[in-house]
Amino acid sequence: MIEPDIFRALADPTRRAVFERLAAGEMSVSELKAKFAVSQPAISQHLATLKGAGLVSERREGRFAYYSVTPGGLAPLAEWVDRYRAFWPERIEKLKDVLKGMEP
Amino acid sequence: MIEPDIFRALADPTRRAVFERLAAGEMSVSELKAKFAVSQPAISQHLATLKGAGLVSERREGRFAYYSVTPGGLAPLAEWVDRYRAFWPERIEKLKDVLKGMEP
DNA sequence: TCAACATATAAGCATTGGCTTATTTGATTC
DNA sequence: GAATCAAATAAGCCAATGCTTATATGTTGA
Repeated sequence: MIEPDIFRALADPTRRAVFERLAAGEMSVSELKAKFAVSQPAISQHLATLKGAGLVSERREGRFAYYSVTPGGLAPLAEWVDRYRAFWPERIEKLKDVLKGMEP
Repeated sequence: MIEPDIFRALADPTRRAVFERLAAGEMSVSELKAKFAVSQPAISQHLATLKGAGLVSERREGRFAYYSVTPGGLAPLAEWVDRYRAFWPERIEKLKDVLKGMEP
């Protein structure tokens, strides 16, 4: 079961911020490190955790490691949330509108 | 900002299970305690955390305290997730179907 | 081949967090 | 009004966690 790992992985603010950064586009460890006030090992450790939760993927190129958001990695979390959407019906309407806006 | 609290609150498996139980309906602390293998204080502590994150509400009646899922409490989390839905377009289709099924 | 570089891993430390037992607070009942 | 009960709070313990510095691994280019 991977779901618990997802919650845990996103619970830490720094790690969640790393994920959010990667959502803007693929990035190497050092580029990523430049954006945060923690050491390179700390970044690598966060990336390992996110990767273990299936949230990011690694693409290795020589001595560089490029990380990016794994497509669908958040799906288990989204499904969990959906299970409890019943508890805010008014939101569903809003979401429906958003989706409607996506159609051609 | 309440969002970080939500992630943290749901990260612990026991606490998340408490929330899921409450989703099935309002429950007193002792009823809740009966469902888990932890002490009454542990339950109270989890409830306090969930409440602090805006996920559950308390209704006091005499010496009993009834807890239930706060409507809309998960909305910030849902919104966060929605922000990254772009990363699995195929899921959106599935979700649209679910919502479609909800219409009369 | 060796020096510089990018990243990962190891080890240690301080803090947080979830649990327990003990106690307190407050409401009910005899 | 004393005993009982539901729940909250206090205090302390231990494991987990996020960070650091130091070191290892592997790649590139002079």
